[in-house]
Amino acid sequence: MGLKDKASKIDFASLMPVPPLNPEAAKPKTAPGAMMALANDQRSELLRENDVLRQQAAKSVELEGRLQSAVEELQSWDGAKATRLLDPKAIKRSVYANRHESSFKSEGFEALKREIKEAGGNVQPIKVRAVANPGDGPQFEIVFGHRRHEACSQLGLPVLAFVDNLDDQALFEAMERENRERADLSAWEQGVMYARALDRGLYPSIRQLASAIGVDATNLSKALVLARLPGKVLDAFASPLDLQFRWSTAFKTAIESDLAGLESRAAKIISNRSGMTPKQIFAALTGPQESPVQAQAPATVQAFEREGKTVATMKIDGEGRSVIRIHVRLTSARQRELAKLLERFVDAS
DNA sequence: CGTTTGTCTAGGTAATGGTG
DNA sequence: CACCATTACCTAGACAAACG
Repeated sequence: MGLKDKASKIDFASLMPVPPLNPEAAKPKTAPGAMMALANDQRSELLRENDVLRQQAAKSVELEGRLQSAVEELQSWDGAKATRLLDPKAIKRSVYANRHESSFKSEGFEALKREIKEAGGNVQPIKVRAVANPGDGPQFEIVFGHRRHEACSQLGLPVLAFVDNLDDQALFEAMERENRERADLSAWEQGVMYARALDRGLYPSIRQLASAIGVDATNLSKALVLARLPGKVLDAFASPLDLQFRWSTAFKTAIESDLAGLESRAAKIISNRSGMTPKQIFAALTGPQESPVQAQAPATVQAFEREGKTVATMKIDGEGRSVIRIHVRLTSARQRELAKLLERFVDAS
């Protein structure tokens, strides 16, 4: 059972100590539609801030499971902080940013961008912290919301943001929490994020990092292997987002035993990977020991017709397994006949 | 401590068996 | 045949135990 499963059982509504100020605000807090409706109503500026703050507090509960302290947090936050509209240019990406470039090219990102465009800005605020010595560079650094920031930036819209005051470790944890909650970070992206935190000495060990953020050390270790893969190997894939946790051991062995071979196989794939699935690329890189993928012939289907009607089909998949389907009703005598036929057939093979 | 190995499970997909 | 609901099967990631 993962964290998310536990979290999903929490009834957030019951955690809200402040009664909603109007019926509209009583609608689900997370439904984009409800949020959007509020956001579009200029008079509800204050309501929206409250809503957003409550939601924020509820999120910290969700992940930490600290129900009591969250309620306190909630009360201390109520009305204490507000969101601000900031110029995207005044904000820089975090040093711990984990988003790969292709995250900003995906279908999902385009959808987010459209949504923000229609709403005239990001309804769900991002979180930033003030930069210590800005000079004439950006004044803020993103804690989370890199995609929303990028979308607003591309659209030339101001970004709705919380400004918070966090040290490096808190920044990292807030960011990690937000990302994991959405569960759309790939294994490799997670690895990159964890590697940065470790390289910068935020945590003394993988295990301590894992327990600080409530993640399994096993998977963290696997993600790190993926993140530290040689560039050439990464390039063999259409996107590093395709990398999977379970491949880490095979990659590690390959690196230790035959790095040169691995890289030359990677180079070969880079020059021609058309039509290869990520899984096939992985198999080609690490050799035949994992999932022997021989050139998979596509399934063939043969139809048997009588008087223009399909009476039977025979389908044979890439591995030679077959499905024979007879579309007409068989008398019991014919059924026995077929059974005998099959009996003889399997005996012979 | 980092990592390996193996098991378990949720979620997705394909196959199957009815039905109109 | 197309369509739908059910079932079987597979996969990725979460977890536990254990190794060096």
